[in-house]
Amino acid sequence: MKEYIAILKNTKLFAGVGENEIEAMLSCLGATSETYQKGEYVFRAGEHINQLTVLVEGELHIQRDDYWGNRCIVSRIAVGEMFGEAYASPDSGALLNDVVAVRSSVVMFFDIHRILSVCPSACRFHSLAVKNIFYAISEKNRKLVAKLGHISQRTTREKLLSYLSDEAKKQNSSIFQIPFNRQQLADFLSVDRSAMSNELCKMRDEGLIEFEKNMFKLFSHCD
Amino acid sequence: MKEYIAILKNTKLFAGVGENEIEAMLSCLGATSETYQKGEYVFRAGEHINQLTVLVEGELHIQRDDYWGNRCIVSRIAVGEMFGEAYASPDSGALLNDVVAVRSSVVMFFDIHRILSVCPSACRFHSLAVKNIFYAISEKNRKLVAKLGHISQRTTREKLLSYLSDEAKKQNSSIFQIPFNRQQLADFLSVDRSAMSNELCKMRDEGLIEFEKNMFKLFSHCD
DNA sequence: CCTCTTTTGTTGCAAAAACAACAGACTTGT
DNA sequence: ACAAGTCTGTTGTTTTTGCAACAAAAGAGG
Repeated sequence: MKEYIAILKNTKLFAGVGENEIEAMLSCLGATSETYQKGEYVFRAGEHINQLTVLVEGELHIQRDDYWGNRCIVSRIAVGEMFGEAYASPDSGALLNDVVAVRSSVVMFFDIHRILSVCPSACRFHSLAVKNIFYAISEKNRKLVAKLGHISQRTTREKLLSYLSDEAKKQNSSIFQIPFNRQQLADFLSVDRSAMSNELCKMRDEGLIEFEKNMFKLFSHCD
Repeated sequence: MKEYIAILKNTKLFAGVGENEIEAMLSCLGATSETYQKGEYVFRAGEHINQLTVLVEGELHIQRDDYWGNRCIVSRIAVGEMFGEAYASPDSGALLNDVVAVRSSVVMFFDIHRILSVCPSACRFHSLAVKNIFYAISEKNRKLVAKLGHISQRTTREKLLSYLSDEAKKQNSSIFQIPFNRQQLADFLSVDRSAMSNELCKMRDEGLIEFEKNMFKLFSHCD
């Protein structure tokens, strides 16, 4: 587990905590770790969890398949990100989505109650950790709202433009990579892949965008 | 401001805190209050805020109008609920949505930094408040994910069924009221009102549901 | 009680999306 | 290098949506 301390140091959860201090916290917080192969489930919709979870290697998707097999990718978890924290509250119900490894991944689990319940003065980092968790979940909240902004657009084109311009803004460049292939992007925006592919090509023909694989370029006259 | 202490007592933020203790906390947390008439904006998209906010009277909508005038109601704030807490982090950007009074409302503002930054031992309720905020934001997170589940359905009918069955489950009855009129429901599900109205009536004709104004009844053969 | 406004349901039409099926390009593993 | 599998774009058909316009019903206010 110690091999991941360098990674944990750069996570939102441990922001402001030194490496040697993290090592001390690991046992204090009851940390464990687990490895998942591509396609394996970390959690499944319907489960009840009471752990705080951090991805230290690989990539995860928070997603859900409905009766008809339509997949919806709610969000993507990159190395250093937390997940499941919204279900750490005592009265949170069952998990609404699956958590799946997109590729070989390593996950660390922390006992949320130890973080929240232990007297804050017992370990000087408890209060820092709580604040960090608050910031992290706030950020996730804003991400969800942003995504809601994308998929509440009426047409596929509007959804794409909303997502792509947001991504360009985040990466601070009109040329940028997206972390999805076409099927995943369609699942993320909850539209049909072929219709989306069609729309992308139309937009390219109209000179709005250019793309090659996961690399996109936006032209300024996109409104 | 003291007239709202009885209400604050039942909010998520002050869960577990007695009335007399709340009064002491109000000044400790730098609380202020403000009244808004129907249609007035509490916050506007683009603003930067650093306050925690609680609705103590009335009703608010978190919403956004796009270039074409399509409105999207992201969520609804009822008395006792917090809002804006996701933008209390130091590096949170501008507000993505407007916050509007649906009817005459009273809002209380708390300085988030006083809650998070003050030494937890200074006031025995700081750590409780932090935990409460964490739980509240977690719940909002789950709400957002649930809403995402509704609007990521492909057809209007699926969106309606997803929303209505969720509402029935929450209210624990197949007969229930929804907190929206038709236009608001359409804005919430981001679909066209007339198309939605059409679909509702078709579903009624098919014996899936019954409704009158805001009262809905779901029949069990809804899958 | 009447008028004005808001809300809800209804219809027809044009635009868009979902779906299915397929072909070519690209990967991967052997 | 070859075969199997995956990813992406393309096309045609069917279904659904968005939009506009209107009518009936319900509410608000004088």
